[in-house]
Amino acid sequence: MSEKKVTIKDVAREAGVSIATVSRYLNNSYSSMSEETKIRIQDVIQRLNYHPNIMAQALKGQSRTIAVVVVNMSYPFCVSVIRSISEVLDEAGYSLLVCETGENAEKELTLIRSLVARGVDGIILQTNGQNNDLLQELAETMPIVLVDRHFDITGVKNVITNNEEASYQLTEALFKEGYRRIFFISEELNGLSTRTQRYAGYQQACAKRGVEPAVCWMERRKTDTCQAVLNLLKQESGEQPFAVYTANGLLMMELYPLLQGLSLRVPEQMGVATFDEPDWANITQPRMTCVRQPTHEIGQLAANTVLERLRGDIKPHLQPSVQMIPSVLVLAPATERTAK
Amino acid sequence: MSEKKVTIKDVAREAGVSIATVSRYLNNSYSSMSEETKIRIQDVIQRLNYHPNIMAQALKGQSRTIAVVVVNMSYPFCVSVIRSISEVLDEAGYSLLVCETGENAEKELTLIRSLVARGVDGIILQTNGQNNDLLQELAETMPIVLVDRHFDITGVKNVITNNEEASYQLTEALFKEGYRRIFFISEELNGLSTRTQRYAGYQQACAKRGVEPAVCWMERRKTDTCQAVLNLLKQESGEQPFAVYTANGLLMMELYPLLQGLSLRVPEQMGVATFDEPDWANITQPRMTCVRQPTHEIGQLAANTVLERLRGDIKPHLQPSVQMIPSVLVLAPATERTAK
DNA sequence: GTGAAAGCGCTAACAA
DNA sequence: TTGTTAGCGCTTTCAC
Repeated sequence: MSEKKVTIKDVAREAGVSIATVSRYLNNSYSSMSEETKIRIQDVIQRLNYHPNIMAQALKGQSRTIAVVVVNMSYPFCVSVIRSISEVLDEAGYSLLVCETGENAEKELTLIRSLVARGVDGIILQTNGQNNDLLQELAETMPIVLVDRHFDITGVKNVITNNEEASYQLTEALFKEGYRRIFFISEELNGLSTRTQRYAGYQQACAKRGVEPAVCWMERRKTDTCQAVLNLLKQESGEQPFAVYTANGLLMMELYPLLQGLSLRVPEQMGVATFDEPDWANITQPRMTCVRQPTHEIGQLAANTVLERLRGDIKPHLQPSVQMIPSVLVLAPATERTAK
Repeated sequence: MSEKKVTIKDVAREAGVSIATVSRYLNNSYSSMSEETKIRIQDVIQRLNYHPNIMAQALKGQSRTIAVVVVNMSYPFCVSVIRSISEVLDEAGYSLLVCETGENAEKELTLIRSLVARGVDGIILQTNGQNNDLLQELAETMPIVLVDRHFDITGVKNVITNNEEASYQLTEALFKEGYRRIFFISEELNGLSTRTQRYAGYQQACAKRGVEPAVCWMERRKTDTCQAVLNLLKQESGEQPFAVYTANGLLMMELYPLLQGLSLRVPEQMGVATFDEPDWANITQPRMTCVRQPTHEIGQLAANTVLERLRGDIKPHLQPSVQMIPSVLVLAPATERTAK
């Protein structure tokens, strides 16, 4: 039933050529080679249903495997990026290794090392920026692409969104809707570009309006920090209507149930907005104002960047190191608020 | 800066032994080998910071890579299972290849073939059951574990939850809460055990109560089928209170906004329940009644099953082929309804 | 345009 | 207990 594995040898024998010729066909069929043998080999490969042994190829340098390293593969942002990377790679005949660091720098280091040992052809990662030296070194040998969090590393490309600008726009949109004060809820910045820039965008919008920023640092999975946010809101929310703007969707998921507990009318008394567009955005009543990150495009671009460098189409150091794809501000339709 | 790659040869030379001995140390350090050489090799490995070349090992049969094949890697169920598989494998020094089939049997076939060509040591998959012959064949050579969807294939293990029982319990719970009629919303069964069994559980509960089942088939991403559900509800929901029970969380995510449009009081006039526990379950007011699948445990068990077979701890055909991990019925606390 | 042959780094007989 | 050796399937000089 199951044919014994057919190797390049079998193909060579059947086609009456040497394995070297078959190998050449496999790698650069376009180059010098008589049409006849080309066709002959092609036929045999089909007839024998031959597939090159990837491990053997890998041993010689090309594993046709890319790795993606993220903080947590269950975060909606990561899920979506990983998925579109997978699509692009699958199309190109590459496989995708998925790993997560849990925001742990040492884990990230170990992981990267082991991936290199595995001979992956390239790495796409959402890094916490503690292993930039290693990455720079690796970038000389293989394509390294950073997503989400920007870091300036020689030879390393970044694929990110316009966090600052989008955050500014969201904040400004909330002001336009009439909210007097906007509470910005974020995790500790920790030198991460995403957080820093969203924060900066928020501050700018406040500054422009001459409104005092109101920032609250929250830590996910810590109910006390979440409760602290609530307390701040209760204390300082004298001047209604005010809005609550979380720096990412995961924060909002934790905070939202508590906000409901405030028994304020949304959106009249309290506005609710978040960076990210949670999949449950359609569940809340009314729909939340949010920032849709181009996760699909980010993944695609990251994957294609890796593939291009692998094909040698691109000289590593000549290209700009940052590719920015803008996010989209998704406003809750004003009609919906009054209609429903 | 970056040391040239150190191989088993270097270790052998430095330690004054043959590469075979080093290889033995690497693979079965426990077996016969003098303490002295063991220590010597150990030292050299540390000093040289040697890591076996995995591609070379792979060529000889052990890639230390497992693949997980799911329908869609962005489905919450899949995400969670994949993540816990990843944790277990990472711990064991294995890497995880992630792929998706998009519910396409041909794609699945191609994928499995390519994974085998890549030399993965084992495969965990959520299959649509169209390639069972191939799987049975493969199971003779490598560990194959099915998750979520059960199929009886010689040599293949299943890790699933008690879909029928859990569905029965959920339905029964709804009846107990006083709903006179329960509308079951599902995708086409298509021979998938998950759907079939949830359906069966629902039917049993209805039969026991002597209530006529009310089933509606819906297709995701098709608004017309979703609308059809709504129409059914409007027509047949004369006898309130009634409940709506979707066979999975994704269906509910699409349906929920429309249900809100009915302007019925929840839970007094309409009950809302779903298989799966969506991450937004805490967002709805009141909390939805749902079935929490043990995704974490399913992933863990699947991964461990593969690892065990790889270690040879287990004879493939002697073990029972189905491991069932029960789901948990999560009732919306009655207090919450009245209190808030 | 094609073939012969030398490895890539490792494992596993088979010897010793 | 350890060493010698023959590959695994492929790529890649270097000849012809």
